[in-house]
Amino acid sequence: MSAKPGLSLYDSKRQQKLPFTPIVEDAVGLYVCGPTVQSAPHAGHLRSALVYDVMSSWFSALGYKVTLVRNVTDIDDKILDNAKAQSVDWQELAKSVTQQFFAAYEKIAIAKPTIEPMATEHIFGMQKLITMLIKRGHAYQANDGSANVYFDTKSWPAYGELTNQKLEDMDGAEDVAAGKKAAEDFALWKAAKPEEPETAAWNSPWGLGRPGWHIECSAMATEALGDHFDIHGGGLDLRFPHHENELAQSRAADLEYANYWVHNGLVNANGTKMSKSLGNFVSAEDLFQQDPRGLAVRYYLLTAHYRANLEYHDGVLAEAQANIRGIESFVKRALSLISASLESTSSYLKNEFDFDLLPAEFVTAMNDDLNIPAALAVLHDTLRKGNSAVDAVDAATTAAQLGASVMMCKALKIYPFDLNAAGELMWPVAEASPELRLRVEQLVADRLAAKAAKDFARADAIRDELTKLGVTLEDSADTTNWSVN
RNA sequence: GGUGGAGUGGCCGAGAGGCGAGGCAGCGGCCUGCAAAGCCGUCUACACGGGUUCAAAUCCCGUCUUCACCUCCA
Repeated sequence: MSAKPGLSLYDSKRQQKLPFTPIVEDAVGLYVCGPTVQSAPHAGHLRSALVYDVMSSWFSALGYKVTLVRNVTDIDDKILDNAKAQSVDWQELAKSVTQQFFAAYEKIAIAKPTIEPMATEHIFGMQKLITMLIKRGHAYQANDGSANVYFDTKSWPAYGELTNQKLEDMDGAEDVAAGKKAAEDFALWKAAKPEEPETAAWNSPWGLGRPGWHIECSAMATEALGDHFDIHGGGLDLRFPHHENELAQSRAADLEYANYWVHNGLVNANGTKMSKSLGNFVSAEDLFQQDPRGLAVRYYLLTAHYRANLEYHDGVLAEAQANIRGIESFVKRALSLISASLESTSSYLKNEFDFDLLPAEFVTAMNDDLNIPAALAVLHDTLRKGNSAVDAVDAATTAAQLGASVMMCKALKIYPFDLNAAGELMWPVAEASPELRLRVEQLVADRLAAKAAKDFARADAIRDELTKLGVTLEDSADTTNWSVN
């Protein structure tokens, strides 16, 4: 295990790529900021969750015992606002949006985290932290008699250490909320407002209210992983203020907190972060409409380095699909050469993940701050070598390249024929209806007969008919494979 | 104004002093009855101006453009 080459990660706080050294040998604790369940997931949410899914499965592949924590922020201003606007109960909204997120994650094979805390189930832990901060002189209850509690940024000289900013250099907030000492002080506890539902308020030593956003993550992360854990992740847009505040309040409460801070890039459209107002917003639903199977969505979201922004435009999923087809087609060609089938007990399908079959360049790329684009280049090289071996009828080389390809795909969870824990296809393809299937099989048989009789005009006519049915043909020496588009 | 990034071929996207990443799309060829798939070849590159160096897309200086964040966005 220790013989495996080490992983380097870019730490946003220290602003450099560093070898990863775990706190506990062979174990890694990873906390990721999950979604605020206020509205349906979009491409950016999927990418963020996916980055940490791949990161944690790569840690597993390297032999680490991984504890991945991804929270759900299910109480927040925007949830209350949106619920009010839609005249629904905020808890119902939060629940249904949470389900949309879970469904979208599942669709692209993002594994369930080890622990998935809901903010509303950790209110007491948040209050404990706030109490500690007040006791240590780093937080204060509003001086207007309200239940608001703020973090006292001036009391914490290290404030700004995560993003290398000085308070005096920042654009100050214009509105200094009532009872706040300084504009940059942020809310730890927010007093309940009369117009808000009673269910959105909890008792506290300071009065009825609810937690501020930042304190939620500090409480959930340390409850799940302890006061000191390995990695804290999240979207680039959360660096400030969210993560800065999290760090400040956690350290001020005498928690060691995270050793490494990692931030994933955003999904852009037309060079700009997607937003509803700009009309460049791509929902998860939009993506799945183009790719009901989900595999091309996953592949697409892996095509840029996790720290870089990823450009979205029409056609990106078609491109990803072309790549997926390339993988599928090699696997099929290879299996047919080495006389194994997808349904057989072929070791390439049934075997557990085998790290030793991964090419060294792939491992190097993944270990280099998770350079997935470089890792995919290794995959493509391997596919090309494998296809050449198939052309050369070289079964031994074909088998070796197939093994390597399948393992690389499995490491990234993009193997099209992979099976899930229940032994079912992880990426099922829409099945042709029995009627269509019968019809196509008859036509394919007719066409083969026509070809055998050298009646090519008839064979081509049949192919045209099949094309109209959305069927693509692939001839090999004496058989024809077909697939529905 | 501050902080952290980015500018690479038609598009996407790695790399970071010398061996042409890769993908998608083109184009030519091989294969194929013709296709498809596959393979081989190929065309477009490192924002601009200086500098360092035997050698710069990569380092240095300057310029321009651009993105994110600056108090509740993945």
